[in-house]
Amino acid sequence: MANHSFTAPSTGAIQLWSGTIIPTTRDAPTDAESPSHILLSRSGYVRKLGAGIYDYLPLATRVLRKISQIVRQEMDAAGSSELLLPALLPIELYAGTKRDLDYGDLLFKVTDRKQGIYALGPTHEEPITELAKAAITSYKQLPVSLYQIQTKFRDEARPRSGILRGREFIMKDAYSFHLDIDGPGGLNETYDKMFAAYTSIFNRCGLDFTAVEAEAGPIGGSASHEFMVNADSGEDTILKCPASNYAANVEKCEIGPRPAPSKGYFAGDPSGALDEVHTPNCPGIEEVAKLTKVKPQNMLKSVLFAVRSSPEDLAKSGQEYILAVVRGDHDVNEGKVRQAASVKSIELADPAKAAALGFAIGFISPRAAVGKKGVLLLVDRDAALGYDDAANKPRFWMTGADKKDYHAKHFNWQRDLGTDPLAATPHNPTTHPAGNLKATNNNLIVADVRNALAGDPSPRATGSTLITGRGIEVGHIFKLGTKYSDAMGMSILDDKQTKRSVIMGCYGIGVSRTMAASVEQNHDPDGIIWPTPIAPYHVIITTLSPSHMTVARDLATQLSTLGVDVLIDDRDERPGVKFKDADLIGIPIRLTIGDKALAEHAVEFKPRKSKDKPVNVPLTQVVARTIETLST
RNA sequence: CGGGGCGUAGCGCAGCUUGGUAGCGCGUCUGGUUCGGGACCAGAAGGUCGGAGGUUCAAAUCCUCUCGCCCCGACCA
Repeated sequence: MANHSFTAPSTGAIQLWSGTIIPTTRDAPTDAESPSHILLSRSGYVRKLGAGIYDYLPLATRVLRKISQIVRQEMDAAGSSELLLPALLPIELYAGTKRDLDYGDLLFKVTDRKQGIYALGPTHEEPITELAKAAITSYKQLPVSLYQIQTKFRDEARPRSGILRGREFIMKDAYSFHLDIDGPGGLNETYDKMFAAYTSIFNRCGLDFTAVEAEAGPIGGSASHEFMVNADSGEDTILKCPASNYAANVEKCEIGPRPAPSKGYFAGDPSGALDEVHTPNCPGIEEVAKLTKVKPQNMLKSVLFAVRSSPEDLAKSGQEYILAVVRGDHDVNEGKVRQAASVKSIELADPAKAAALGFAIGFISPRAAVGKKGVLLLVDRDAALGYDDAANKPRFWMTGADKKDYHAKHFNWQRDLGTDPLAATPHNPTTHPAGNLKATNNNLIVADVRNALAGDPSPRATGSTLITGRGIEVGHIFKLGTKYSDAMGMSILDDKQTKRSVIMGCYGIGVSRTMAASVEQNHDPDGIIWPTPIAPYHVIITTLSPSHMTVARDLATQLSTLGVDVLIDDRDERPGVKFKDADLIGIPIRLTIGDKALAEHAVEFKPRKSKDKPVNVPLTQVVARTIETLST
């Protein structure tokens, strides 16, 4: 009889192992390196079909469905409605945004029989905007938020780490449309709701994660957050302040106020005469360090960027190149360079063009910027020193000699940079240690332009220092602004009958990546350990003899009625094989039915994550015990 | 795209240097003995050696081209 009640209790699944395919293996394919790839392959969840292309077998499909259901519930609760857009997109759709070019080879393209070119959607800003243009005709319909869960395609240069970075993957993407940024119905309101929804999604998935600030969008402020599953094997480095809630990725992480040098920036006597050293074939800091035995922290790293700007911008700023200088053991942060220089877009300078201007790439010193029009010298605080306060003596620097295959020792900012542009620099800027220092002729700026490191001062809590961790990005929320609506002509009349560009936000979750990230975070040498909410089954009943099937079925039925998903290992295998496989596939609770326990009218009870020996639980209590354990 | 490496049975690998009728372990199938942490014995099935061309009496092996795959880097939500 069909149950027409809207409140029908959900019934758990009962699956016989013998009735599905769970091809576990002792050895993982040679390709597999990361824990998630090895374990998901060995335990029969996924199988590789091509580079970055995977079959999702029944167990994986159940996990993906569970993650998707949690995502759906939270997205729905946040007021977003689900739709489904095509994955196959006519290339003409990108005419307005030029993203087919920006994406470049990352965009999968296919040709139809009429030689028409199509893209396989990597994300769906264009089609959703196209749809919204047609469907949203009045400001009274705003705000609105839409999402879908769908297979996405990216022609990755190098797919890797199994499911973590495939060419085909499952993603939830959501888009919101607004008339305003602030206030009721504004972008910020939805963004905050999405932040809360994401927090609750990953909490409900049972994952340990960190929400980090990411590269700011066109609107500025903290316009973007990434949700990172904490895992040592993660590809991304994140920085956290233990004293405040601040967390950010390397690209974004600010550095708190660093103590200003006692004598002022650049000030200090030379540590010796400027000596040239022959350093053949040593363009990099490490090679030079090896050859000369000078530590990287005593070197200056000079990186030349070309400013990508329109002719109008160029006329205004006059900047064509930026020479960024950081300590040899530090890394230049492009975003910070852009920000400090107040330019929108930069790229590493073309070596040939740079050489024509007199920059010997690999052997550049700050002196190379002196006297050159249109070149901004941008020096990191830790590099702009003339005196070593800790050692109480002049600061020793090694730098390039501005000619191929030579470096120079005893570089001194005041002596060797000359009066231009240094003379125009305030020498005692200690009053604003966090602000940027700008030379009056605009040719030199001292600022924070390097990547943050563990141990750097926190930007949010005085006295606290940053710590680092590794993470896997599983979610990203972003304030898009009017980028797509402008490019595709989506505007709308407001209540004052003024034409307004629609403001958008976009919000993504890597569903298949979340599955893999969970394995990266939760496994042991025996196999996967699923968090209960996303486990393919909650309970595995391991029978040690065919005669135990009656008890197994009875238990499974009781559990199923209470909403528990049960897998019964009914195979005619030796116990050892069954135990190994149960551990491998990572079901949260194993109930073993064997003669020993059965003699006491009991079954063995063992949570997967527990290191303890299994305990006997009476048949009459085991259901309650299971529910209790699953609920905590 | 640069550098390195690998394609031999479902999975893991040997054989290639020095050409001569393709092998091992795991898994699978049959029979038997076993049965609480990946059992044992006996037997069996399963491979156009990634593909194409070339050299040779003879090619998994040597040569050329090609396709696929992995790792490091560049790039990347």
